[in-house]
Amino acid sequence: MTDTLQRKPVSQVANSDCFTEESLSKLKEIMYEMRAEAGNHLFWEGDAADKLYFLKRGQVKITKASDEGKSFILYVYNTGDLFGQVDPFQNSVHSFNAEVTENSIIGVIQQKDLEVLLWQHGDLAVEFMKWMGLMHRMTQTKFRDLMMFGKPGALCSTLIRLCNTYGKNHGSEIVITKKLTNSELADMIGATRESVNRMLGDLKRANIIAMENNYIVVKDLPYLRDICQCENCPVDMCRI
Amino acid sequence: MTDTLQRKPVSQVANSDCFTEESLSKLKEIMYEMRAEAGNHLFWEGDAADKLYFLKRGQVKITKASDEGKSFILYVYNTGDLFGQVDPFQNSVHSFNAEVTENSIIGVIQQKDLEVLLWQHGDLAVEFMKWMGLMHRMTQTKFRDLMMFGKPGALCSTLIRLCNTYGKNHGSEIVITKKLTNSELADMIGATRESVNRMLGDLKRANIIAMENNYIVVKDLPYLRDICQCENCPVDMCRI
DNA sequence: TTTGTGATGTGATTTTCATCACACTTCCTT
DNA sequence: AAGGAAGTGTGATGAAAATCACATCACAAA
Repeated sequence: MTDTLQRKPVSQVANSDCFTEESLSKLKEIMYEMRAEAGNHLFWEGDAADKLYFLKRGQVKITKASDEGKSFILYVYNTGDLFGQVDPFQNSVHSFNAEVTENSIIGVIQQKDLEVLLWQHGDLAVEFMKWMGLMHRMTQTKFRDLMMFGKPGALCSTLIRLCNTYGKNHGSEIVITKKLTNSELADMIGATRESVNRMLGDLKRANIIAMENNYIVVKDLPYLRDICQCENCPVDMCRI
Repeated sequence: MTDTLQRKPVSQVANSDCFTEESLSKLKEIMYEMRAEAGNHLFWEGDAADKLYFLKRGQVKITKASDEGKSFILYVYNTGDLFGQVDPFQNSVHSFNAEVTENSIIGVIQQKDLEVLLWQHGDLAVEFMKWMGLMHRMTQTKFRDLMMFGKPGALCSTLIRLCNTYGKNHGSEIVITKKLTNSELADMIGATRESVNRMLGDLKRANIIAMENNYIVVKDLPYLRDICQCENCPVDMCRI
């Protein structure tokens, strides 16, 4: 019932949790490992989209840049997350950029290999379908949150998602164990740094959040949930 | 190369085109048919999400209502489209409403039956995965278009998507063969009716679009594409 | 210690968009 | 033919958010 009980320890949360041990190890068998340094790009818009990526360790952001130089952060993936495009086009290309933001170890899966595996293993195919469905719903609910409740709603939704992804409970407070700049938050919600700064200031003054050595601490989650009409989706879905 | 060559005849475009004849008929075998009248709802937010729907004939809108009574139209599905939620939760519920907007004939697929089918038929599983990937990308690109380019960009993107979904070429012009009210367009882009009305007025005055007995006619597609930094995605992806 | 760099905080101003109010049109219906 | 409902068009006004312009702060590197 309460939000705090629902939250898993932060170390466990990853979207590859959708898979059983066996399925995950089948996937791991067809991966080849690569390392990528912070600052590099895994792929750019327009690159061929024929691979999946399993983030064994590190962080990758999926972004989109506009002509005017603005950047929009669509997803932030962390250790244990699986991501990438699968679609029915022969010469499919990426619509987004994948920016490596921490030194990472990545398992790469070729779409062709994945297809063979799914073709062979019905149980994996079913799990895979559910994983895809979950990722799609995550996108849809984020879309809704960022479109429907103004910039304050978008920010509150994002803070909640950050709690679900990086949150550690300290009594009734939740520490977002990940340093974030105002600019990063702005790019996640399609706002400016200045707007985010002012909104965070408002939330601090109203004692909804606080800063503890540069980490955001959420003191009043129900308030955040109220602003973006949060419906208490499963935490695995309500993520960054 | 040109946009007009890329567009298929409107009668052919449906997201179930992802499937081969055989796969589609396998899916059809596990459907049961139902009829739904315009104005009814296929499902509401909070209803159990354990079915897929194949729209044999008619139209269904996926919407979200805010507390203040505003409505946001996430998708509009038409004859030949397949839709619904698949996810890994045991008691999964819908986050959106499905509103039947034309009298429809719908094939309903139980998730359990689908799972068995995917488990048995590897080729179907692979096609299904690609269909899911396509739908997800459609959501992502729409998300980007509605977030990054202001309300005019959102409108232009939506007009392009409407061309790809309902467009008929008349020489260099494209007739959107579907009547749309300003309010509907507003709900598709998260704007007000008045804003849409003014923006459409601007586009008419600039000779970008025109009205022909209440249908929108696009006279200058490149202009629309420029406003929302359109990248000429596959038409199957760039839809409403 | 100084200097440079990236980040934060904040006022003033402008732009974008929503809201409110109302006239007008179209078309359906009884 | 009259009335009503739904839709369109448009001005005036206000609120939300972006933009611009600096001041300040934190911290790492020289």
